[in-house]
Amino acid sequence: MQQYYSQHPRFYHAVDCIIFGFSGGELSLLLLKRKFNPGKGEWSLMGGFVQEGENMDDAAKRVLTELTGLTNVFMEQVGSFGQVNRDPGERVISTAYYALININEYDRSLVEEHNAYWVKINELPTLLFDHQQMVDRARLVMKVQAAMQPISFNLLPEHFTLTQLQTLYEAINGEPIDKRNFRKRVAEMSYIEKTGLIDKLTSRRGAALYKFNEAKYQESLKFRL
Amino acid sequence: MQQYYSQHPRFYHAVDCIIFGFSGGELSLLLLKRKFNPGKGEWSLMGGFVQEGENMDDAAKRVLTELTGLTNVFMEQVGSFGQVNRDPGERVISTAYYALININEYDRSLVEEHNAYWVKINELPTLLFDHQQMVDRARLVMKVQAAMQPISFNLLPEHFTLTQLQTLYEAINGEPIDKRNFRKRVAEMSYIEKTGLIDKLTSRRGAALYKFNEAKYQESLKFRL
DNA sequence: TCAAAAGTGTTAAGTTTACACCCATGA
DNA sequence: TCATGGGTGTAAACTTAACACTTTTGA
Repeated sequence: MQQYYSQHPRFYHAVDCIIFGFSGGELSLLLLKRKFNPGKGEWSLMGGFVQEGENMDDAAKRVLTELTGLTNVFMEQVGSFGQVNRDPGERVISTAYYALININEYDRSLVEEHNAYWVKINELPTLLFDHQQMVDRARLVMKVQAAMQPISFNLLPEHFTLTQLQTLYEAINGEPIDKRNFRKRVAEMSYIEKTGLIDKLTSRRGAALYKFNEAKYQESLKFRL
Repeated sequence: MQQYYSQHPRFYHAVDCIIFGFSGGELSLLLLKRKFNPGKGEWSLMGGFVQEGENMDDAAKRVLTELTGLTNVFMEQVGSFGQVNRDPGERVISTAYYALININEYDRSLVEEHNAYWVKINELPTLLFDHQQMVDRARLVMKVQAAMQPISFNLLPEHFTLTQLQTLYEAINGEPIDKRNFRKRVAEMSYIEKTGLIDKLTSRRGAALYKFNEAKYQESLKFRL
């Protein structure tokens, strides 16, 4: 029984985070300009190693918290990357996770310490190792999941205008949406609630602020077969 | 730099295969009644350890081949499972893959050697460790992918009748499909070709045999945006 | 001759798309 | 007063869903 395991090799296991933010009508990723080896000076995802006694999902959360100070963040597994030479230093298998955060709420000093920057998703630099593949896959998985579940709210402040929500969907899907059709659809979603508050920052007239009601969303699921 | 890695722990890394087959109008999985520890006597997925110098995807293919004798099988990653105590013997992180095979074409002696059996997907026994979770996730991922790409042909013989194809889709989606609507849709897919052959086994009248044309499918993708 | 599976079109319902103007306000 | 973003409805096009009978043939 001991034999069963010990005849096999063991590997380092990393987690890497694709951290999405949204501002100015565009999606961005929080990337590190590495201050350390391997890959010093290159751009990479925030990553870390799974520790003894630590669940892999928890490792991903820890790594995200180390960079942003945030907890209770929406995170989903993207997939694992296990090419032999993906990390030229040692054999490391890595599992990628994507995270959706509100770009206005994170610990700026931690981010600065890590030498991390927000980079627009359509202007990404060359990334270390297979991190570009991870990003590509994360974008695909996120897009598919965003089409099936209301996860995009994690990228917005608690209160948001319909124009913000629309530009977010446009950024995720990479194509424009008709304003009237979009608002018609939103109106049918009982879990997107008008708050009565008005945003006066982005227009003279002021725009109604909405919020996502998680409880109502769960309720609405019951009626969808 | 050596320090960078060596301060971290290393773990065994396994791959587990959710092997789908289709016969008698039902999906089945190829499961092992384990002849060895850990979990001797229990039902489990076919698995194995990633080896030194072996890509993780290749490990999954190797493990599938060990059990079935098949190569060039359709396989996709399902996700990785990294709970600390998922394997009570040692810390093992495992990546699940699903495979779609033609249930009539595999090496029966290898399967017998491994003490593996086809089990209908709606009659699964209790599985070892977190293998049930892996199966649940694999079914979901497979269903989503089957709705987006024509992967289901991997579960059928080269030539198949439309009734077979329909019952397969019904098995994957878990709900009945209207025969005329189904055939109308198939007729629009230029990559599902009538072969001119007739199957006389399942009906007195005989049913036209069709086949999937991969090249035509690739061609058709170009015209979809 | 009849049981069993194969094959075949039309219509209604529902969904998606396209499209243009007025409103409120602060500068 | 006007520039800016907010807000609103309808009709056509398209897609999906519902539905029942005839054909072939081996036993």
